Amino acid sequence: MVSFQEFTLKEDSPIYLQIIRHIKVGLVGEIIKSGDEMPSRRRLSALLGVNPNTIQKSYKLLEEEGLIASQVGAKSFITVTEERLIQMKNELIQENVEIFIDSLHNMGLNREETLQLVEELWREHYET
Amino acid sequence: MVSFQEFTLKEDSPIYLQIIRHIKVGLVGEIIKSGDEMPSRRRLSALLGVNPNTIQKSYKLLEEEGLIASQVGAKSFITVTEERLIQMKNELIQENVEIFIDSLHNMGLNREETLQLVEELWREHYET
Amino acid sequence: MVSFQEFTLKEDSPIYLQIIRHIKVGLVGEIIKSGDEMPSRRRLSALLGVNPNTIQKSYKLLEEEGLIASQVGAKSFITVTEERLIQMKNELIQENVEIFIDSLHNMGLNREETLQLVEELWREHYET
Amino acid sequence: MVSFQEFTLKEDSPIYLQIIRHIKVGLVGEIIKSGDEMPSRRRLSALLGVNPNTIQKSYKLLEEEGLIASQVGAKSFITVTEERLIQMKNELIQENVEIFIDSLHNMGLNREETLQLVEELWREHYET
DNA sequence: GTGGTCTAGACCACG
DNA sequence: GTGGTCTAGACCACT
Repeated sequence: MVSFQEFTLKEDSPIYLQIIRHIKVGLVGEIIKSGDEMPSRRRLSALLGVNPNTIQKSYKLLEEEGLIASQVGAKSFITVTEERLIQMKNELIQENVEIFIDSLHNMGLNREETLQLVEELWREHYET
Repeated sequence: MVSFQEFTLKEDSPIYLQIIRHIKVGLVGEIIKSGDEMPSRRRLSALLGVNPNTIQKSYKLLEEEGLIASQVGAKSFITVTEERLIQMKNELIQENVEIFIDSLHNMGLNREETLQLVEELWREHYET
Repeated sequence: MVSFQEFTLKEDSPIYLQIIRHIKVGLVGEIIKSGDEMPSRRRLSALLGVNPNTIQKSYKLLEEEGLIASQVGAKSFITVTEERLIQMKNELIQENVEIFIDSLHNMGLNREETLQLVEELWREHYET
Repeated sequence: MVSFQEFTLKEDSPIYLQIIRHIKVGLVGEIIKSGDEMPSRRRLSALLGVNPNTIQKSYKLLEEEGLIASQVGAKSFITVTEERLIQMKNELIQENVEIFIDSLHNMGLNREETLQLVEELWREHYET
């Protein structure tokens, strides 16, 4: 079952896009795999405290992108090819890093300071 | 005069919030300082190609947050305390670095890979 | 036994309402009479290729309207008063003829053209 | 300006489809013509007592069908070719008459009775 | 004021 | 229980 345990809503971005992003990030990080079961619209709706319709919109778009398969009355499942996965990984990483360095550059940091900040926080978060 | 030279519009976030964010980022990066003059609403509108109403909304919210003050002659000036600046810096770093490394960590990259990517793209964007 | 021989599903109207309507139309046209036996829910479900729950909903509403009564053995029978029948007839004619001539009138047809069209298509559908 | 004066909401059909139908019927009946101005979403919303979003859905579909043209901040106008109009007329009339005679046939009326009913009500409604 | 989008709640048909 | 649709209200960007 695809988990939304570590998912929290941010501001300034539509909820349905945040959900789509969570799935894509999970796929790229191989936490989510092809064949995994998606939570039902209602379940996820209750879990996130978001309207079922918003969830529905995410799922519908994911289906149009070919990342999940749905059938009425049945569960929804992840369906992704290896090829698509690699493509998504490149897209997501590229997008993330560019937005990130752009922000810090605008905040007046230089390359060294940025690298140091990343290293520091990474150790703090994931290596303690 | 507060500059919008390096400002570009993104998607998925309201324009008026992007403008507010640009000011905050500039303040944190000390490119913008207390006392600096804001461009007039109509000037900024023309410069960014954005509707004056949208600009007006940004200025109004910035005023409500106490980050700019309008004076006679319709000129607006930046006004920020040292305390507020530190608070903003923490908020922005939270929003940027932590979300960023969290994303890449979730996508399965380790610290070394992340640092390498940041270094690479930084050089590519800002040192060529 | 109430027949669903000439019943076909249309779009843009809930199935359970179409079923109820079919009963009412049959009653008004005296093809269905008080005392007639309704097919069992599961039989009708199979016959129309419609989910049992949807059939159940129709029967429940028909019961609430007092048009069918369930007896022991799970058999349901039509039960309608002469008064109710006249009322229903008026309702249905209102719904059909008036809306129909109103539509064609609005589309710019006159009486003669309308009558000719009805005659033509009637012959084509039911007399060939 | 396209009028909704004689428009009233019926049941059992989505509101947005009823609105689309009203436009098409008006076009076919030449009450509405190419170049006519549509009421704004808000105006029509208030007039019909329906949510603006529902109106928006109708307008969007009409635009996708090429029957109206919209621009942000500007009015919406009818745009229809003579060819499209003739096609629509045939579709609408065919659809109307078939549903109508089907209903009355199911109500047990024969051709003569149906024609008589149409004639009677037509005279009553439009020739008195 | 205009059109467009996002989120929300209720309902429908299905297994 | 499942997925899908319709209606509703608030918000955004633009003239």
